[in-house]
Amino acid sequence: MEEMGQDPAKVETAQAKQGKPYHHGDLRNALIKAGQSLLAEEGLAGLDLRKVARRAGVSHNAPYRHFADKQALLVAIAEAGFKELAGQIQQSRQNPDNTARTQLTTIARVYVEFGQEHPALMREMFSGLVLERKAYPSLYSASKLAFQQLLEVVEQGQSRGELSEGSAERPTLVFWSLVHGLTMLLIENQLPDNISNPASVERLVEEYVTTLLQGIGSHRS
Amino acid sequence: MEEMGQDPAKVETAQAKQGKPYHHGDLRNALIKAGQSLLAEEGLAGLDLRKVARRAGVSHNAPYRHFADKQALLVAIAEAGFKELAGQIQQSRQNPDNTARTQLTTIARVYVEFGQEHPALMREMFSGLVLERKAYPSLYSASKLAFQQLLEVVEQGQSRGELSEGSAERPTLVFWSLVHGLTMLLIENQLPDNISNPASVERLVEEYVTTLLQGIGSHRS
DNA sequence: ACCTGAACACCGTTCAAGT
DNA sequence: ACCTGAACACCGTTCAAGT
Repeated sequence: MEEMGQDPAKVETAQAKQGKPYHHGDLRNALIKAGQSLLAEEGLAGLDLRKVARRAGVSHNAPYRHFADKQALLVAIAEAGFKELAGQIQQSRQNPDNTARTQLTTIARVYVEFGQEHPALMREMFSGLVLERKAYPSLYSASKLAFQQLLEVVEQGQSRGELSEGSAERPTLVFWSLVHGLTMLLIENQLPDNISNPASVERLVEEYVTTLLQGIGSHRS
Repeated sequence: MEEMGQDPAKVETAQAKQGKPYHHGDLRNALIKAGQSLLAEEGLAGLDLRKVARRAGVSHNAPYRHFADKQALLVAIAEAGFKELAGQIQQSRQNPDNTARTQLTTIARVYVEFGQEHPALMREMFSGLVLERKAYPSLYSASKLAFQQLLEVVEQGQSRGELSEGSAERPTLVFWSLVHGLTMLLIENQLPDNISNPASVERLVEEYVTTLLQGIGSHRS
């Protein structure tokens, strides 16, 4: 989101002394950042390689030193997205004393907000790129980071007796599907108009979790 | 899915006598079909207008007689997809005597299977096109057909006492989000490997509905 | 090692003609 | 009314050079 104009002074990072490709500072990361901002501003269709290179201040050809093709750049952007999403989820779990209900609600809110803040990125992350598992193993593993977070929350809730016993995988998948579906439908403006505003979304998330808990709750409360 | 080669005899449909644009038979529909098959075979990236025209047997320029631009063709394809999905859901509801549980399970299976059979189309339908509501009002209304079906099932279940009382909208949204999220995650191969095969998907759908029903069920059984 | 300019095939779109 | 061929700007990718 910061301006990307001419950087007057040459950047002298510590990395520049470590044999990694530099010359431009760190072109690989500069290209990823340029791609992210283009994606946010113009959507997936507006993200073309030559424009990315232009924005990064290099010739339309320089990206091929760092990415085999356009898809490889898209993969790098998606991978960064998965990591960012998982990181935000992790940050939201700072307080382990919270109840499972609170933790699930917080995670759902974080997930939905991430989608609403980066709709084009979110679509790109789930646009079929991950299907090429073998070609992009690090993308594949990054795409599983969020699920891991959810799994831990559910397991913790189970061990505390707040969630019903049994395999943690299935309730986690149900929760993930629910939150992912809500996020995507919100991004696409598919939900009725009366839940478009932020306050309603907040309320909606709470209602979703309540409904879900009555399903996976231990029925003890 | 049928072959699209040279059609030796000129088609003489009843429509051809009704003043609609023909000359080619029905170019507009031919273009939509060609686009659908291209989308299925090569994905969204492989769907370019010139290739669509080639496959329909006309010059690269002919499509502009029927669609303002490429996006308009994409919109038509997405709209057909929404209608097809809603139609399949409707067909699956033929037997109104089924319990709410059975109906919801069936709908979920139909939705998931539609996604698995047409993954690229499904992604295209939810790729942000609907956001241009005012430009494409018929796409917008088609995108709401499925929700309408779900709403009816939930309302029916409520009136029979099989689902808990209250506003039908919220439980319907929860159900839709759940099924939509499951479908998209399955398409993206984001779920653990042990549920990739069809039999497991079938079981998974049933488990999802069970979990959800314990949330929106009337707690009488 | 990294970057550049020219070049190629191809796409979306427009325009002046053709029937 | 509908279709065509030529043309334009632009993109992804490759290649031969430059430092």
